[in-house]
Amino acid sequence: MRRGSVQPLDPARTQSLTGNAALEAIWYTVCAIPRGQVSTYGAVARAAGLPGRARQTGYALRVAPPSLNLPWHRVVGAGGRIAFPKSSRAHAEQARRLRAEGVAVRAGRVAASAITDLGEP
DNA sequence: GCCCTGACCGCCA
DNA sequence: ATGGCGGCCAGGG
Repeated sequence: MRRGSVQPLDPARTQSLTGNAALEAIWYTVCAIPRGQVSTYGAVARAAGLPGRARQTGYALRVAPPSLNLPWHRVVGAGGRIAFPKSSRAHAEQARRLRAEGVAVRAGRVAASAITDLGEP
């Protein structure tokens, strides 16, 4: 297993999930992003042991069971840019949630200082 | 198996 | 700052 420092999700929750290790690793990593901080798709993928698979992070969040209550809003694109279209509902929602945690969002992007470094393997 | 799509990314004009 | 392009890779038809 070359999953780096990432551990599987709580057994109690993984039972009824997809059984896809990659997705679970990503979900777990996203859960680890501290409140008030954000990370990027690429960084999450790396931390989850999937270097170069930023898109996989997007997919993982997309198909994540709502029951997991993942802090998906803490994941932004490279450079702190919100990935959703400027006018989309999701974009507004993410900005709202971030601001609710004290993260400044300007012109669809968060300050670089708000981006955390999820420890790279 | 082939083709298209996409909550991405970095590079370059 | 802005837009285009190729590279990347997993899903779905």
